[in-house]
Amino acid sequence: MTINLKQLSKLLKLSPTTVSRALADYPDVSAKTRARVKQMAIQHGYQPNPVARRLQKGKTETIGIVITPEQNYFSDTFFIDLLSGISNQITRAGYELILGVASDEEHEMQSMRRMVEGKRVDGMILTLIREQDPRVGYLLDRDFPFVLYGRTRETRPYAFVDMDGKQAFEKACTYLAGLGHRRIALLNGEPGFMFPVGCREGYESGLFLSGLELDPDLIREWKHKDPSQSSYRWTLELFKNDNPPTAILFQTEAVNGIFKGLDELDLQPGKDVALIGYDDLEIARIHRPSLSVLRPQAREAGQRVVNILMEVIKGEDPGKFQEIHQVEMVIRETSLPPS
Amino acid sequence: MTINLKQLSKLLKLSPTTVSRALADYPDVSAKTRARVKQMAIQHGYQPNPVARRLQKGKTETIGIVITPEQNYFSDTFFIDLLSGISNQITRAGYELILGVASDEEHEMQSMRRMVEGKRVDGMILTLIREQDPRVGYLLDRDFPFVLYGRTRETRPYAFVDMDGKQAFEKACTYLAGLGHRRIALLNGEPGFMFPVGCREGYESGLFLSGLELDPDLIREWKHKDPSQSSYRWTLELFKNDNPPTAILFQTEAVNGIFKGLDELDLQPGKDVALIGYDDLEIARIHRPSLSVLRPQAREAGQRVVNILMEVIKGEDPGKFQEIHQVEMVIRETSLPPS
DNA sequence: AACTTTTCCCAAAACGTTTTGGAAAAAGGA
DNA sequence: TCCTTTTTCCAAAACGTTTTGGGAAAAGTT
Repeated sequence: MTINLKQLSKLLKLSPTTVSRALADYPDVSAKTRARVKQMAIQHGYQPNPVARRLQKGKTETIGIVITPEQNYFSDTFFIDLLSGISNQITRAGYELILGVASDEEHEMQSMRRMVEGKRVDGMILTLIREQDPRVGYLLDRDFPFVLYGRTRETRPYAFVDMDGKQAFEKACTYLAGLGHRRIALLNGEPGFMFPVGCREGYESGLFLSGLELDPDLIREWKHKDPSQSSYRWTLELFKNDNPPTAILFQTEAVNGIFKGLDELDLQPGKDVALIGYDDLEIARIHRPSLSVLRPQAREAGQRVVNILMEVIKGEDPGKFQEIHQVEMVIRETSLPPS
Repeated sequence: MTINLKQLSKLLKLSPTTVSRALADYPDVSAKTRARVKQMAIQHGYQPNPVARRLQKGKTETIGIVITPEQNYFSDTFFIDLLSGISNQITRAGYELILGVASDEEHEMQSMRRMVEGKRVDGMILTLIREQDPRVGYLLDRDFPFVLYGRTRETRPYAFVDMDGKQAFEKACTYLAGLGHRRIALLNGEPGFMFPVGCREGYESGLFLSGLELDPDLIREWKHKDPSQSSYRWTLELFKNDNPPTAILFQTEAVNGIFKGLDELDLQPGKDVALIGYDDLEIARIHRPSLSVLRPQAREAGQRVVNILMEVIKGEDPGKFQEIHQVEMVIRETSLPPS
């Protein structure tokens, strides 16, 4: 069915060497034969066997990623967008993306070790990074190429692409304060992970810049396991406060519970309480009133992660690649001044 | 860092042949040397280079899958559970799972062709099957091993694992009828895909078995693009009917819109209207009242898909592997008799 | 003791590429 | 014309396995 290099070279009455070099655009093959070779290659649908090429080149041309269902990653389009950017860029480079699905932290590590120690990949992509993340130390220890989507607490230099959650929440906070809001609540991401740290910093910084006091009663960390219920309950509790908030910042994933809670309290989202979510999920656009959000560019970030990983694999210093991406704010219908 | 076969064999003062065969448990190496070889291999953490093995064996030891974000696949745990079953079983077989992410049908095909024609995989797994699915014809035409999760309209024999949506909806329908419901509505999956066909059949069959009339006004096909809104609107419309339903069957993904609609109509889910969803998503368990559901076993199905694919790759007749899995019904709080 | 069978091991080939290190032919320079 | 440089090609090696096809030594058989 499919032709290989030797057969193709026989057809052309050339050596396999020359054919291989012609296809790879080496200068030591004449323009004429190069053209002839390429034409014949296309005609017979020749594609070099990737396995053979990998063996010779000493590379797997493969990137690994491990995902965990527990982390409820797939709640909406955000992660699939990231994955889409990663996958497309990897394909463009002629590489492969291999996927591990781990049920918990232990299997996550195990799956990664199999890829790394089993020489199955040239580099790893890590997502949903924890504050203390053993994966990073593991990879640094054996000097294995990797790029984080996110950051962690680690002193040695490593490559990462992260969203500027701090700047995003600061922006949202000062925006709301600018509209006249004085009581702004925060429902933050799950503790243990790194990204809520930046959100919190941005929130505090935003309050400070706007001359507002920080009230611990208005802050809650969200336990991911039980999304709608806990954000729902928290919303109800929030308004038992003597001095309730007029605005809420939160992870968009929690939106259902918040809407439900507000509904129960007979508060109109947008009108009685301003809302800004982090992540532009589908529901944010669809809901009436539509939800104002902070929108990280997942696909672009995924592409950057891959491009950087390719550089690191080539031997570039990972410390050179530390990118923090801006997050844009999308004002829709839920970010009005207080009534 | 890592040792290879030649080095290991030198250490053992044996030929590479013998070491290789010892590790593969060939009978023509004595028990004593086999033990010695294995011990040394473990001691030095030897693992055969998978790329070299693949070249020699003429297999990629790799399975491909292509997912598409448009299809909103990742709305909850169902697909990730399926993927988890697939991934774990593939790992157990020592194989790799490579992932393509395609933005639409065209790229989906393109991504698959790259895997197949580029000799990057030994077999393909297909999910979210359409009624007319060009991928199936493509793979059948070139006799390439594959397994469907789902079914399609195709006369040639092929391997598949599918959920018995028909039986599931029939069961749900007769159950509701047994409780005394006489007006049962159906919000079915997106047209064009194969799985809603079975759901519809089961629904109709369930009505028939219970001696109920089919009323087209109670049936709607759900456009996936705009989930909460359209199911919300449909719910409102449904109860404008002179003779409104007392029960609804639907895809659990649409639950938010339905709850919202019922809430607006001052109808209590479970009490005033019985509800049974297809797929046991997290929200079904968490919601109060908790949602009765039909629960397909995604992880088990994923494992079966892989096991079958391995057989097909070995050369077994795909037509032998056509599995339809039962779907269990989980009765929670939303399936009471009519009030 | 001589022959046969079994046990245990190995050298060489093969998988399909790319890279290395020339070498022959053509072109340029004196 | 003779020497040097450039152009164009290729044979052989290499990547790290597994498989093939023996072959020598040990164990059985007569």
